[in-house]
Amino acid sequence: MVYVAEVIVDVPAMQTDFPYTYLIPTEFGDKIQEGMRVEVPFGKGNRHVQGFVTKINYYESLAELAEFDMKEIVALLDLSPVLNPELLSLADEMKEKTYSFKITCLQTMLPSVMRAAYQKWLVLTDEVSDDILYGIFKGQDEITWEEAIASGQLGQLLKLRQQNSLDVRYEVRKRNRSKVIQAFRSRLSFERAEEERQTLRKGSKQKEALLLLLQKATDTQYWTIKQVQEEIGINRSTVKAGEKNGWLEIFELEIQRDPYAGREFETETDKVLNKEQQLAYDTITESMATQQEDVFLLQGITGSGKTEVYLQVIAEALKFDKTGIMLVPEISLTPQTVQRFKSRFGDEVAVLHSGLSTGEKYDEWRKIERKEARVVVGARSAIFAPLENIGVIIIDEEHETSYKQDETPRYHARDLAIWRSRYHHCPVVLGSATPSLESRARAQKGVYRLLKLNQRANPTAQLPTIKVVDLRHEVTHGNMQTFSNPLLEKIADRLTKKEQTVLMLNRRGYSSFVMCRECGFVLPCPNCDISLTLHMDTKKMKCHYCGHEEGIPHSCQSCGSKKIRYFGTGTQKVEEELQQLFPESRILRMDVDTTRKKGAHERLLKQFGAGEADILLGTQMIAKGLDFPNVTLVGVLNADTALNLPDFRSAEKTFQLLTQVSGRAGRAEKKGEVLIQTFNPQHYAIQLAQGQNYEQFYQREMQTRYQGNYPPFYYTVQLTASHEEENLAAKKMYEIVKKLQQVLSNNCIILGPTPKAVMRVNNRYFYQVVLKYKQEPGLSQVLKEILMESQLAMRQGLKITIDVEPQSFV
DNA sequence: AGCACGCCGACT
DNA sequence: GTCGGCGTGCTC
Repeated sequence: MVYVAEVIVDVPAMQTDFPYTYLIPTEFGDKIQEGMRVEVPFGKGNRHVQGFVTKINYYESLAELAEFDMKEIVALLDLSPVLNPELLSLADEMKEKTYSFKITCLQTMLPSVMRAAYQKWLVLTDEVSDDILYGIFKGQDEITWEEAIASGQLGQLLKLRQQNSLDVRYEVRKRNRSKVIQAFRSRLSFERAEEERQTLRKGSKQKEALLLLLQKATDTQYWTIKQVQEEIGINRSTVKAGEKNGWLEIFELEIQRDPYAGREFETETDKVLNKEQQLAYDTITESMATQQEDVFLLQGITGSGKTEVYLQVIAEALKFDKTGIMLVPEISLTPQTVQRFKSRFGDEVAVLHSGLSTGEKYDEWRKIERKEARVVVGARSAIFAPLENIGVIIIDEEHETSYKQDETPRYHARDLAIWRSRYHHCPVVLGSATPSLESRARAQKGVYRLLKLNQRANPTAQLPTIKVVDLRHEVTHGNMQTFSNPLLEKIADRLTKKEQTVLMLNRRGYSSFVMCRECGFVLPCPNCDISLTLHMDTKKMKCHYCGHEEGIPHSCQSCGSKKIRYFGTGTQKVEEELQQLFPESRILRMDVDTTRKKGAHERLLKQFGAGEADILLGTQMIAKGLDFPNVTLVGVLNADTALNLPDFRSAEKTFQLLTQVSGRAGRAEKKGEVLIQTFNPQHYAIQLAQGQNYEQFYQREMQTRYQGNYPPFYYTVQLTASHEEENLAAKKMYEIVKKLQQVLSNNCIILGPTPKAVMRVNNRYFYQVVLKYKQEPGLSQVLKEILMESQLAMRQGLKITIDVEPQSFV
């Protein structure tokens, strides 16, 4: 019998995007399983790469299959499969839908620590001159490839290689190390320990203590070395000596890095559901009990208690001995959210989000794999949680764009959730106060089942009043500042009443920059067609596209004038202004700069919740999930910056943001007030947000989409080509359009090619084409062909990307 | 991706 | 005549 494995190798390229067949050495025969990672030789030389076993086959004899020479698998990288059959098959779906490589999909499903690290070594195999041995190899018999390059002696080394004095060694390293600590257990019987103790020299206090410890041990008892060192004062060396004498056995203990260790979670019990919540709960759990693959759209106004429904539905799944996934947008994965889940489900919850260190993420992932956690809460990538027997998948804030990954593979968590629900015959719940037009339209058509929550869960809380301030009016009255008079009055009022204020600065489509007052020159990025953003905290000018940094200019690069104006209502600037206006007030600023450090987000919110500040000033991130009873005023400083973006979703995004931030006011008995400052008070997104009227917004926006032939009436695909030379990128895009036109029907709308809004990024020029279509059977095939051809174009430095249902067109 | 093979210009 | 440039093709 000959066993072979089909392996997807870690070489992300079109030409290698299929399984390669490797012989399974007999020593691995009983251990290897589908879904494990292996190390395999690939290509010329001693190159080794990581691969995923996707299939194991066997044949009666080698003659049956060998029309080529097969190589053997070198090593197993896992003890048990890291991907189960479901996830392996999900990878196929992803590859197909996102036009990406299978290997990329497989890697994406795992925590980043499990991606292989490769190390190339140069190994001396013969005597060499002292010059080389000490000069380049520093007396060692091997150096890394990086060190070889740094030595600047590659020519010399190449010669050695030809003389066979040098070998190249490749190493595939696993980076996923569980955190282990050393522990030991006794190997002595009571009597043997007693005997050993008699032989000890006088004064061997530590050894005696150790023997006494071992003597009274039960069979399964063990201690960690650290523990005995701290508690009893037995040194590491004493324990080691004990091991040598055969008293004890040292072993490694896998420990969990629990990011929430040492924190108390109050146990929380189910709240009583109101009629609407109960109906939603009943409908969803009924679907779960009968193993329907329904997709529910749970449309509930802010404060209607969607989360309570989620929690109880998951609890029900657990009762059926099933598991549950809940996806939350990254920014609302706050400690408050985590706390709520932990207090309800205790240790059964695994949390996956970017705030965790890579090690912590790996441990949470292992917890799920070992089936210690049956509930997973996390951001987008938590949709790959290796849970089995899923009872329900919930996506909260369903409309959030962060559910779509903006790099390859460009998958949408919602689509994958639906795919997994079909595999497990379980329902999906999409929840939002302001559903995406796509989802709401599907619910309208009956593709999804619509559930509505129109009442606030806490009926004593009154709805906030929402006012719109016309900034055009304010400007003509000579008020050029960030704050309109009405807003200033309200803030002052709250300060005297000792109530809290939340101010939001809409950063989307907006950034602070420096401009010359004499000639109007704005400092651009040398690599991109965009102005540099002013960062006061680091005192640097920074490009948000390529990361370029330089100092803040003191004179104009163009005309030499020293009159530089620091433009911008970046949050820092607003904070300064605010402090000047209200010198006595305590202000907390929350933006990317102040929340970069681990735990900073949590700390700021805690401070604000404890009443240590009067005003919380922040960007979009404050729009979600905050629930502070003493907040009675919410101000939106610039509601409309996003409205001017050339994106058909700009109205939708603005409406969603305003609705969400309005929900931050008046969470308790005190009545809340919301003030929206805008230059477009007549815009329907703002008007309808003021009226908190989602339904009307939906109707109105659907009309706009219908007229513009946009989603949800049309599907969209965006193709992008980039090159260092502008005309080459443009030329390629024209070729692609030509090819598309030959295949696609007349009903397909092709927009472009056009240069992207920011045409040059990192010294590359970007051109795009957007396709809008209803039904194009030939599309998938032609896109694959384009991708195939683009593989060759790569050599000329041309990059092509395909984005199915892009979230942003800018 | 990374490596070897192979076919054309500036050097011993 | 050779060393070495990088275009092209292949990897079980």
